[in-house]
Amino acid sequence: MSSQTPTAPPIRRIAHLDMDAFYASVELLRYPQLKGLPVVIGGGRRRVDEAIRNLPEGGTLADIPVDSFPLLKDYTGRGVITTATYPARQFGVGSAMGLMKAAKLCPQAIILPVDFDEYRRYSRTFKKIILEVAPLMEDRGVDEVYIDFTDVPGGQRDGGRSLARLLQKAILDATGLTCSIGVAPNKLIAKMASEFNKPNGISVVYEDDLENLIWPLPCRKVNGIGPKADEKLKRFGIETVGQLAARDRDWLVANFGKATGAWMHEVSWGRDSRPVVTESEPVSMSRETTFDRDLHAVRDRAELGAIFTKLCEQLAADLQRKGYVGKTIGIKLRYDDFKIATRDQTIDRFTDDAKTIRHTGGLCLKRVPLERPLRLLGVRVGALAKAGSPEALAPAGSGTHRAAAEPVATTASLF
DNA sequence: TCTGGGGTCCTCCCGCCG
DNA sequence: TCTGCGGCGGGAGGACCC
Repeated sequence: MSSQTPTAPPIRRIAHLDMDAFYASVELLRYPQLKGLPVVIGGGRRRVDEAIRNLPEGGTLADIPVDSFPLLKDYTGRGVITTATYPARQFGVGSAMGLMKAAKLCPQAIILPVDFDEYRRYSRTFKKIILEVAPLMEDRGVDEVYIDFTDVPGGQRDGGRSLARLLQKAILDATGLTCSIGVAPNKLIAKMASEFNKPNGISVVYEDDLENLIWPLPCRKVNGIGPKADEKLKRFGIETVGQLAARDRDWLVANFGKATGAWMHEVSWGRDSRPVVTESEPVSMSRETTFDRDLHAVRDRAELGAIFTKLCEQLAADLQRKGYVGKTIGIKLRYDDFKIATRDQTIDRFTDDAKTIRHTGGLCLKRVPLERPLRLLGVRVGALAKAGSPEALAPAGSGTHRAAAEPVATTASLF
């Protein structure tokens, strides 16, 4: 212990920044004429792309007449809504809703395809701006980041509010987009706080605010408590974070398991020591696709085989482009009843080769029942290593060797 | 005509090994 | 030699997130 600190150490201040209605806002920058109208984004790309392609020639995107955009009522096919503008939400349309159902609720809504490339461009821009100010930033997807304000100049002023305001302005100036920021003692609370004042808001939360601001919230607001855990908590009469905090740690462990129970106890008391992580390596990469119609392993064998090959080629290209190799190859099926089956197999050397993935994936497919119609097929490569790294170059077969599980006898020599 | 795609992490189970 | 046990890693499935 030293006795020489004349100034108090900085208090841990973590920010969570969340772009407001990100996809929809980016689309409205492109198509300002759609402002105030019900718009949904999502759906099978091909069909909507076609509709967009048929828009009149000439001028800029902003000149395209509103009445030439595709409407939800004319849309046919599968798919879900990725996001909807507020005018669309007033009709009860929302994320993850099937497009057919949405079309009944709001047939006049304009439907736009998801354009991830464009969202990623904006994503890179706003993250670059943040990094210029605060170097400790954790990427949490295309529209979200955590930022460690603790040691950033000005990061302690007003509990972080000044810095948050500065970031909001810099991002708005550069992109025309607004965001909401929560600043708190840790990531858990910061994440909740960023939702307090949406859109374009700032919320600053201190440790002392736990009881007033966090405990009244429904458990579902905790990042990590999803629909299943929430339902189970409700069955025990636990609706709010405060009610969760009132439960005994041992009781939570007994009812939710060692890790989850202990974690629930910690979060309910606002405790979270996870650092802001600036770099991470991917664990797996995958490609999957939902078919336009359900396919059958026997009747649609050729079509399925072609789709599978294409997925493997796309995945291999992804790996090569990003510079990774992997040694656990897996497949995923979704049946017409929405049940999912997965199979994995670890091979004895790292690969990013489409043929190897295709072959090993084919072996996995032989181990899965193929009687029911399928609606989705996916392929995945895990246990990744950087291409060319010592690990990736290690001699094959150095690990434990084990025979793959016996193939289930099915119709599936097809693949 | 419900219900996407791309991820991470956790749990449970099982087989292998000492 | 048999049995029990714990550690470990792989495989399967599920919950959750953006």
